[in-house]
Amino acid sequence: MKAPPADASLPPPRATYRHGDLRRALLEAGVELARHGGPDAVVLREATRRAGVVPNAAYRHFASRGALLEAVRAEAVARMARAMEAELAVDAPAKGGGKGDAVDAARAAVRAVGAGYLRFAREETGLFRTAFADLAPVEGDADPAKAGGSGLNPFQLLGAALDQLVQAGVMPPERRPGAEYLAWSTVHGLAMLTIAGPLRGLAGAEIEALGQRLLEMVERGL
Amino acid sequence: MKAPPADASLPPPRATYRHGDLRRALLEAGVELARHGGPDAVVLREATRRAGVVPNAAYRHFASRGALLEAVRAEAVARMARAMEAELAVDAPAKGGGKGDAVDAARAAVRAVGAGYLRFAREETGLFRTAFADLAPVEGDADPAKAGGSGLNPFQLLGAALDQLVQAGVMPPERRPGAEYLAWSTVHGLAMLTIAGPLRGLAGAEIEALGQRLLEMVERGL
DNA sequence: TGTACATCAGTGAACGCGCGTTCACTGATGTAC
DNA sequence: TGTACATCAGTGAACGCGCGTTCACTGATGTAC
Repeated sequence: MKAPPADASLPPPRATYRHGDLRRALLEAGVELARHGGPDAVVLREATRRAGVVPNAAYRHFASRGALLEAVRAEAVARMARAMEAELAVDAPAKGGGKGDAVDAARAAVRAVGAGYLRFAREETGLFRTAFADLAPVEGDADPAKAGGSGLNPFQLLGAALDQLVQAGVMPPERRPGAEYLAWSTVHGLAMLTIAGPLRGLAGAEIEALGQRLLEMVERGL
Repeated sequence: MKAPPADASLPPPRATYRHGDLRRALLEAGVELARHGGPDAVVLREATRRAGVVPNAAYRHFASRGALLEAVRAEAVARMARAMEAELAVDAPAKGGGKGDAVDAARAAVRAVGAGYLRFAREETGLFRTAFADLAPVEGDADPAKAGGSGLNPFQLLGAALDQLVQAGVMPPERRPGAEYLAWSTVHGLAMLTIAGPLRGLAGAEIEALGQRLLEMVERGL
C-alpha cells in the first residue's frame, strides 16, 4: 500500500525489482543535472532520486560521487566534440578539389571548429563548465578527454583543422607547433567571458559577430 | 576555566569582548580561504572560526554568506587590478618623449596589462577564479568590478592601454571599438587553460613563452 | 525439463558531518544630562 | 567630573537541511547439475 510521494517530475515506480540499466540512468540524470547547474549540481542523491532508486544503489555502479562526476565530465567532453563535428559537417564539408578548394576548406574547418566550440559553450553552458571542472583524479580515469563520433576529442579536432591549414599552404609549418594552444586560448576566453564574465549580457547576435572578428584575428595572427 | 581547543592555527583568544575590526577580519579570512580553494571555499563558519568569533557574529557585518563572498570577490578584482598596475609600472613606465616613444610605450602597456593578468591568474589562482565567480546578485552590489589603486578596474586598464595604441597611431581608430573584448578573451582563455585545462601541466617558462606568442598574435591581429 | 544454489542489484535504516541561519541573551561602550 | 541609559557587537544554544557513505538485508536472476 505504500506509494512514493506524488511528485510528477519523478519517474513512475518500477514494476521490476531490478532497474535494468541503472548505470546509464544515473549517468543521464547526472548529465541533466550538469546541464542546468554545472559540475556542483551533480549530486549523487539527486541522481538516484531521478532514477527512481534508493541512494546507496548508486554504489553498485560508481565507486563514489567523484566517479559519477568524472563519468558526466567525460560525457560532456564527448558532446562538445560532437557539436564541433556537426559544425564541421555543415560549414566545412570535405570535398575533393583543386588547390583553392583546399585553402578554403582548411580555413572553413578552423572557423567551424571555433564556431562549434562557441556554440556549445553558449547553448550548453552547464556541460561546458562541467567539461572543464578540475576534479581530483579518480581511480582508473583512462581517457581524460573523451572523443566524439569521429574518435577525436575537441583538442584533436582543432589540431586536425590546423594541420589542414599547413597542408593547404596557408600556414607556414614552422608556426604550427603550439598553434592549437593559441587558437584554443582565444576561443575559450571568449566563451568564458560570455558565460560568466563581463560579456554575459550580450545578445546572441553580438556574440556571434564578436566570434567572427575573433576568428579573423586568429587567422591573421597565426 | 573553559579554554578553546588547543589549535595552534587559530588566533589567540581575545582579551576584549569586542573584536575591534571584525568586518575586516572576516573579509581577510574569506580572502585567504578563496586564495587556497576558490569561491566555494569561502565558508562563513570557517571565516568566523579564523577570526576567533562565534559563527553568528558574522551577521553583524554581512547579511549572508553571499554578501561575504561578494565582498571577497570585489577584493579579488581589486587585487587583480593592482597586479596589472604593478606590471605596468615596471614594464611600461610613463615617460614623456617623442613619437617613437609613444608607440613603444603603447605597445608595452598592452603587453604589460596582458602579462599582469596572466601572472595574477598563475600566482593567485584561487582569487582569479573567485573574481569570476558568477554569483547571484546581492543586495546593493554597487560596484561590480572594484578598482585597484589607480581607480581603474582590470577591464578599464586594458581599455586605457588600447586607447594608447590608437593615440600612438599603431591601431586604426575604426578597429578600436570592441577591441578590448577580443584582447581580453584571448588572454583570459590562456589563463583558464593553464589553470584548469589541458595546459595545466606546463612549466612556468613554457606558459610565459606561450603568453608572449599570444600577445604578439593579438598585436598583429588587432 | 526441473531444481539447488551462487550471484549480485537494489532495499531499509542509519551515521556523522558541516553548513547557513535564527533566537533570546549579555557585556562593553559612549553619549546625554 | 559623575552617573543613567541607549546602543549594539559578540555569545550560547539550537534548528533543519541535504549531503556522502556504510551496514546488514532481501529479492530476482541465471547457471550447474
